[in-house]
Amino acid sequence: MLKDDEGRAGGVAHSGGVKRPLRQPSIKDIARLARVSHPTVSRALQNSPLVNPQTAAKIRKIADEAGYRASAVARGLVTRRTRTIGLVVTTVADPFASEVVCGVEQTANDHDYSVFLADSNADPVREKKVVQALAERRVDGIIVTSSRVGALYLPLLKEMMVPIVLVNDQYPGEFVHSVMIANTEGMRAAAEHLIGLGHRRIAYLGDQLGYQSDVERHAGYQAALDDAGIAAMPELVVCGDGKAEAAMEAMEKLLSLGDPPTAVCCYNDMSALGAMRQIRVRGLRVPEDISVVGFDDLFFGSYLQPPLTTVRQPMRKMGQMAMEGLFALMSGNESVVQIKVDAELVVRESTAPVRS
Amino acid sequence: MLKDDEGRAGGVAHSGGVKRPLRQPSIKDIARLARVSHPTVSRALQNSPLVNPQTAAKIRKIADEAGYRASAVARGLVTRRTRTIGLVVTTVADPFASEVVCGVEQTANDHDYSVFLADSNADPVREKKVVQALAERRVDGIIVTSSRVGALYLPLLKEMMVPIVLVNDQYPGEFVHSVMIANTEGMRAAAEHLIGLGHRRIAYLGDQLGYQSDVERHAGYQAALDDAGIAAMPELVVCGDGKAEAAMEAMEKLLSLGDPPTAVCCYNDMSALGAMRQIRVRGLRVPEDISVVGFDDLFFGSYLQPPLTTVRQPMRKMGQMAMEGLFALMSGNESVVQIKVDAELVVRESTAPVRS
DNA sequence: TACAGACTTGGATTCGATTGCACAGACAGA
DNA sequence: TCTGTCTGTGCAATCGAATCCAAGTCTGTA
Repeated sequence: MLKDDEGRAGGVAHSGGVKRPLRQPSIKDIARLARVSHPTVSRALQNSPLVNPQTAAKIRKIADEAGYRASAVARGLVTRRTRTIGLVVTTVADPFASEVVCGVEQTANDHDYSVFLADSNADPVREKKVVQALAERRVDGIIVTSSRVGALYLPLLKEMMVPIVLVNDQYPGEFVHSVMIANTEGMRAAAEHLIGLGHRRIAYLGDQLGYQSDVERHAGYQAALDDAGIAAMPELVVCGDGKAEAAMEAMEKLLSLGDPPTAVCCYNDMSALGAMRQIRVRGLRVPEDISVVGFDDLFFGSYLQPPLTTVRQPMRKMGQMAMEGLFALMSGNESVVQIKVDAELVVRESTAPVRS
Repeated sequence: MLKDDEGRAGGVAHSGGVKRPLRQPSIKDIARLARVSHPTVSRALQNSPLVNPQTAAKIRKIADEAGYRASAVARGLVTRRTRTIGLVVTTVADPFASEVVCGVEQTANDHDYSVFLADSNADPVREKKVVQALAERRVDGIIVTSSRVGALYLPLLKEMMVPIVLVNDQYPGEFVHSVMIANTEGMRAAAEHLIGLGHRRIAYLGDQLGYQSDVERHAGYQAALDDAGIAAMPELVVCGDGKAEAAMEAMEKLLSLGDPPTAVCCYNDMSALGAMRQIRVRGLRVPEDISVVGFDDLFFGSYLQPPLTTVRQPMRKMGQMAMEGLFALMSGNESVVQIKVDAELVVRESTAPVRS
């Protein structure tokens, strides 16, 4: 142990000239300064009623002056709780993910939890590494957003013995705890909106096949068409990958059809962004020639030309809900977190009555 | 200590029925299973040459089967290195920030570091809380992006005795380690581009007054005008806040002028987004009536109608550079990290020759 | 005066790893 | 056979906090 001649904690931090490894003051340094034992310091800083109020005040003052910050590392070791969670996303660069991250982070912060952000980049190898790292960090819980490779590491997650909440899980199958948007109902509302505007040739520009939310959104689209008695048109269903670039290509396929659609339901706003661009590139106009709806309601939607009609997901709120659910689970509450969030159609100007 | 009758690590994790607090296997559990001491297990898993290769192989096999993951918490306590960094952003929901976060996170991950994401929300109170939390977590280093309240907590940061790298610091003044975009040169190139297209009445739609990058970008704009011998037009310089909404209002001011500008240099792409929207709302066209340039080159720029001419910041790369600089500092390298990144003008279709 | 009980405080242990040091056994050279 | 080096391995201490338990002080009452 560092035996300072005087034991001043300030000396520990800023000792002039002495070339010993610097370190932040520990609880023992504070104890020495306050002429009490470490347990007493510990209790004083936890506002324990067991310690004399005057002693506590004095200790707190000294700790404050010394710039003492209790080590969460040491505390975590003994309490077996790190007040830390892991947040796994496929990529933070995606606006949907970053909104969720924002909600999670703020809520965690409000409860004095810290968040380990782990970006899997949709790469299975990295994803596995990332989850192992979280296990080693001894996080108290995990939130996974838009997991696309869930099956790969779910066994790993179980091994960690910490609760896990999924947000908009993409892995087809059951998972215990989750916060999901009402994909089917949301996209159905979007399609019904288009039908109400007189559209009949309505396309669906989806995500890669097999992802849960794509399956559900497509189902909502299909249900609306069925209800309206519109026959299925397989050539109007195309795939993208949830990003703008792929959506341009997919949109091009639709526009090359002999009888192109008069409206498009896009899997998400990023796809809608690409779709609208491609429509422009082909010299057509939104919504005069083709109506477009998105899904998510990302920040840029209302600033596009024309402003995008879309289905709103309360992304930040969903992050908050996931975090709150995780708190419940972490505090030993055994009940299941199964939240389905309502999606809301936001009509702007990218949709219009079909032209006669 | 948990004394399992048999000591099987599997029993620790999945002991059927026994209602003792479950925990992940510890190094002692593995030691018991392998019939060696814990130090030997520790060395074996670190691939230390001190341990017999056969013993090491056996230990690794057993540890693997038991799903053992060394506690980074315990390791951090003794090694005084957590292999953890803090990443402070004003908000992850901002596309610029999330790109930087992405770059930082990936680079950190490649070196087996984990990232604590801390969202200050540009709120001083929260910001302080966030930094204190990082101090308690004993992070090995910190990266702060677009710090707007830097002055408030810089003293706090110094107290932590860990290296700090700022990305695009907004606090006017010197800071030791930083990665900055070439604000002045970048915006100057943008303005020169407009001047080259024949524009003379060029507006500057800035950020809130006093932020470093706004000051510098404005300086670049001004320098270009000066060089071209264009007299200063104070009425053409307006303020936003870096977001689309405020930019709409600022743009409205410009459009209400008796003699509105024929081109606008926007502080960033978000502002450009708002500016373009407002131009449309007023029934004008980009670029026929007014040319618009942005700054950042966010993902949506090339999908706008028209695609946005802007100044590119290699955001992800900047995050990577910040992280690499931090690695150098954390490994005791005392040299100063002072990186200035080149900005590149990307000409798309939101700028055109001034109409005659 | 003595003693129960409330209030404070300190000693010792613990969490799960790393690491300096001691030591046992193998084996070679004298 | 003895000594000495070289390998492996284990013991014990340590990191910084939390917490159980014991012990001390003080007050009030019998």
